[in-house]
Amino acid sequence: MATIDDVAKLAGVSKGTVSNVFSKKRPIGPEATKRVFEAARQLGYYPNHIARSLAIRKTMIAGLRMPIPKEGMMSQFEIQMINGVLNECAKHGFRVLLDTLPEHDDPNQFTVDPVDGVIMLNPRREDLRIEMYRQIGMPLVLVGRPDPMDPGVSYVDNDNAELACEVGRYLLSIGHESILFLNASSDMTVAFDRERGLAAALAEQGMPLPPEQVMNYSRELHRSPTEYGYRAVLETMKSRSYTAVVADTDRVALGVLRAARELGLNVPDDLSVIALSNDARLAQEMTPPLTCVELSAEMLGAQAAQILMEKMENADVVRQHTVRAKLVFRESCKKRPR
Amino acid sequence: MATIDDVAKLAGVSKGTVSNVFSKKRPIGPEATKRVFEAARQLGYYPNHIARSLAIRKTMIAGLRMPIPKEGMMSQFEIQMINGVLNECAKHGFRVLLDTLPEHDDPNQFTVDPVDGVIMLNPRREDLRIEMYRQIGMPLVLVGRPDPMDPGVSYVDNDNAELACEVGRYLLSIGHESILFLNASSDMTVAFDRERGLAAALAEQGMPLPPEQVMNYSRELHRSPTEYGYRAVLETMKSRSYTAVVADTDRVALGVLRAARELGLNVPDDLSVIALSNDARLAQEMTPPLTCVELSAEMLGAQAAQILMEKMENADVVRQHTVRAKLVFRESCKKRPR
DNA sequence: CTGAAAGCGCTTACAG
DNA sequence: CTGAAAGCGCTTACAG
Repeated sequence: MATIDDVAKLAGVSKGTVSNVFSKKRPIGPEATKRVFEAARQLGYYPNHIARSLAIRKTMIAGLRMPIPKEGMMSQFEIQMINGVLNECAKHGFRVLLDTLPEHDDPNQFTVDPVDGVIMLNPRREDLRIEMYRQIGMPLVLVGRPDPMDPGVSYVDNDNAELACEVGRYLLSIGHESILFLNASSDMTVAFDRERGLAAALAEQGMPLPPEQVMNYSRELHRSPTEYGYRAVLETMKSRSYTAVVADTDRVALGVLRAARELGLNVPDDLSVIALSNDARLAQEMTPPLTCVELSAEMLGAQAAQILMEKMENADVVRQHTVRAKLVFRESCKKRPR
Repeated sequence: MATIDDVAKLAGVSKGTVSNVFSKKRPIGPEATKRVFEAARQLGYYPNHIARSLAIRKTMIAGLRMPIPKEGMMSQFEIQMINGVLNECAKHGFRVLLDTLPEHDDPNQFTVDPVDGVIMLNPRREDLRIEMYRQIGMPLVLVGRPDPMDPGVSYVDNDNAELACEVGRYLLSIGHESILFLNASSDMTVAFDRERGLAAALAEQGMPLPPEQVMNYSRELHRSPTEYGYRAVLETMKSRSYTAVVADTDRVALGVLRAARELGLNVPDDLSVIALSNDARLAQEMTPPLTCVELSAEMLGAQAAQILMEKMENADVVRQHTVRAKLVFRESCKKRPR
């Protein structure tokens, strides 16, 4: 691979001159410019982005850390999210380094990536990575709020407590009082917020949300989100009978629907089901079409990217945006006769 | 930002030692190791990926060059494609640099990206970039065949001529002889191959494919693929009447359907429509559900990534894979009464 | 097991 | 307008 040295030699100029011909950072005479381009053409020389990045400490690349399912497709949420990030970054001339590798927060494994800033999905509780990015001065924007809250870190998020609360109110308003909540994994801050929100809705009616009405997904226990929904309903419905279930995602709801069928329960007549995410495709294809919550993933992604661009200009800015979620009524929930 | 020098100084060792503690390339005594980790922790030091890449000439990143629509969502094809690439790369510990920036083939703009190899979508005719990658010795795999064909470049692709031929045969078999083909942009090799394929099917029955029956998408002329399908049908149906239209994509077909409605044409009774791509969501939601061709984008992406991994091991390997496309029958095509 | 030094391929004050 | 040289933060023979 030809380097800047080879070109300089062949063109009879210094490396500095070659550098400036390509970067146009300072003017180079037409004679020299021509000789440089000609030499570069002859040698098949193209500037090395890595060497350049090391020297100028800038890559024009944004990092996107987001685990995706090993097998099977990304969810609609993930896709929309990526789309939002990609579009916003492209507008600013940025490319995106997609890091879907399993997360490690072993500090001795952490490395300073070839990016000018990073967007990180689903921070965990006490996520060590946040502190590491701070230490190296890497601009960071979370999708999902930090936990514990930190006035110094930027993020965009739905108001998960509020969203779950609305769902709770809705279910209560149509007569459901015994609700099973198939929540996300307990180490996710969304799980915590949503449980709190649902509890709040019940509290408004003077009702508790007992622990046995809330389950958490667990990668060890459940083979897949769908399996989680399926097993959870099958098992809990033995001992106790609920009239409504709030599923973490459409996929979980898919399992719930299957279990209901096996138990001879009609949805929505015997059981109302609602999901806290909206995979338009999945939700519409289900029988019945699933009532759920639109999280506006594309907006989340776009806003995260936009904030990141701001932070790269000025490291001091901190933005904490909330994107409003809204209920999408389809046919899986129904008023319960008293 | 703390560097390896700072750590070395604080730990009282040489940079080489620090380097080896982190990379484990050669054994370092337990004493020194402890001091190094402790110093690193104190300083908030994390190895710099860029500097490392420059030194070892390896990034563990794969480049994916793929233009995506500025506004609006990626198509199902693009999403599946990315998903395939991402999963396969992750398996090998690679991350992916998504380059969706507009393509330039000005050689003076080209740069050697921080990647160990690249997957490039939709190569153009005489695509200069192919030659540039060759010159710098960067492993390259195309999605879509090179044009002109080149026994030295690796690619995965559908057999577009074959696929269009099958579509042609199918349409002929159900009685359609006057077919309008809304092809892709004429500078894409797929457009060429597909036109050839459709012509071949007609030729089998001794029929020609006259130029006026084939149109090409053009970014300048058409505001969007859907608009393209809409205008094309509206305009051509004035002078000549076809009984079937082959649309480049589901989106184009969407426009065709709209135009047909406005012209008072019933699909499929008066007009059969088929698309050369399968966005499951779109296609199923259309009225009527669209008959189309499944290109297996995820497989294309996964295979491209796999071949790239091979090439990075051994630069000499060349693979040219064909992924079989297949017809998906829905309800937009119908036998034409003679 | 460890260190000193050259090297990866660029950029950029500094001097002319 | 151009060059010589130090520097970006790592790695890796070479020598001990």
